[in-house]
Amino acid sequence: MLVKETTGKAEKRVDPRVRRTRELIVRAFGELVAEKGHTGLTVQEIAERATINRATFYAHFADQYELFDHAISEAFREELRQRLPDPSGLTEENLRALILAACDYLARLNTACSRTDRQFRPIIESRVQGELYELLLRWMEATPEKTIGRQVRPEVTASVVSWSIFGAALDWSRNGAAPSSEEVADHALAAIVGGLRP
Amino acid sequence: MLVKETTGKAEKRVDPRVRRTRELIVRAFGELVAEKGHTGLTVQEIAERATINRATFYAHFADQYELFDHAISEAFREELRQRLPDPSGLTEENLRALILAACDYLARLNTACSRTDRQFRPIIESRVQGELYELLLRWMEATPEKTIGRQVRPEVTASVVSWSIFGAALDWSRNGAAPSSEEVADHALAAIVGGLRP
DNA sequence: GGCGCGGTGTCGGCTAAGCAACAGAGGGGC
DNA sequence: GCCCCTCTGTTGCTTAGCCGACACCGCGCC
Repeated sequence: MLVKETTGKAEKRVDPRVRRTRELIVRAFGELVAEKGHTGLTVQEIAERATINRATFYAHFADQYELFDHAISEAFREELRQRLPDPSGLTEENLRALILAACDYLARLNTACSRTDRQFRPIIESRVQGELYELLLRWMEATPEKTIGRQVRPEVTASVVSWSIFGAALDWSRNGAAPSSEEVADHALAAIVGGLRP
Repeated sequence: MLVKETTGKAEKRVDPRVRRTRELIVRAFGELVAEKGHTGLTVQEIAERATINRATFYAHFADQYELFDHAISEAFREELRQRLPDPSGLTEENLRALILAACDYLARLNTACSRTDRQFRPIIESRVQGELYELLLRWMEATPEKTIGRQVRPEVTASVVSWSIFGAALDWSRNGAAPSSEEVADHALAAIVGGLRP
C-alpha cells in the first residue's frame, strides 16, 4: 500500500476505503478508551474492534501514539466545529468562542480522565495547543488585513495567541474554575487584542 | 471478485472485508427503509449510505430484492436468537417460543409497515415461513430420534410444521390479536404435537 | 416519433485491505 | 541465568473493493 505522504495541501480525493478504515480505527479507539482507559490498550484490540487487520493499522498510523494524537486533534476539532458560529475569520467573537471551547474541553479532561491515565494529559494538552495554532494561522491567512501588524510574521502571531489562549484555559481549568469561564474569556480577549499598551 | 456460491455447508472462513461490507449494506438498507420506506429506494442511495461502491453492491447481491430478502431473514433470525432459550433442539418449549416469536414479528409488521409499502408484505411473510422451515429442519437433524416417525421425510415434516406455525401466527396477527398470543401458541402447539388423533 | 435524463447491471484495470509468517522486544516465573 | 508468552512492527503475496466507462432501459417532455 505504501505510506501516502501527501501532506502538502491537496488531499481532496481520498480513497473511500482509506477514509472508512481511518474512521473505523478512530471510533474503535474512542470506544475502547471510554470503556477501559488507555493503559494496557493494545493495537490488536483496536484492530479487532475496528474490524480491520492489524497490519492495516500500521499502514495508517506509525504506532498507537500517533493514533492517540490524531484522535485528540479530531475530538477537539469536532468540539470547535460545533461551537464556532462562522467557520473562518479572525473576529473577536470567534476568538472568544475559541477561548471558551478550550476552557470547557480542558475542564472536561479533568473530570473524565481517570487517575491512571494522567500520564497522557501532556500529550493531549500539547495537541490542543497545536490545533489552536493551526486554526489561528488559517484564520489569519483568510483575513490578512486583520493581523496585528506587517512587521510580525503570522506564524509568530499564531504561536503567541495560541499559547495565550491555551495557557489561560489550562490555568483556569486547573484552578478549579474559580471565576467563570466567560469572565476569563473576556479578560484574556482584552489582553490578547489590546496587548501590553499602557 | 467472482460470485461466491459456497451455499453448501462450510462458510466458516469468511473474509472479514466481505463480512463487513455485507453488514454495512444491510445496516444502510435498514436505516433508509426506516427513514423513507422501500418505495423509490435506489441502489445508489444504499451504496452511498453504506460507504461502498455501487459495483461492490452487485458483487454481494443480485439486485435490491435479493438484499430485501436477506435483510428480512436476518431480522427474523435476530428476533429468534433473542427469544429461544436453547439454540437448538426440537422441544416443546422451543416450538412454543417459535410460535410466539412469529406472532410478535408479524404483528409488528402490521403496525410498522406503512400503507405505501404494503406491496412488500407477501415477500416478507414468505421469508418468515422460509426461515421457520430452515430452523425446524436443523432442529430435526440435531435430534433425529424426536421426529414424528421414520416413515415421514424430515423435509415434509418441516414444511408442514413451518406452514402451521406461520399460518397460525399470520391469522392471529390479521385478526387483531383477538385471543392472547400465548393462548394461540398453546392451542397450536397442541394441534401440531398431538396431530389429528381423535 | 425523437431526445435527454437518471437508474441499472457489467467489465477490466488499478489499489487498499487481509493473511501468514517473521524477527525482535519486553515481562514474568522459577 | 533460561524459557515461555504476548505484543510489536514488517514483508510478500492474495483478494476484495473502487473507479470509469459502457450498453441498456424506462420515463417524461415537446
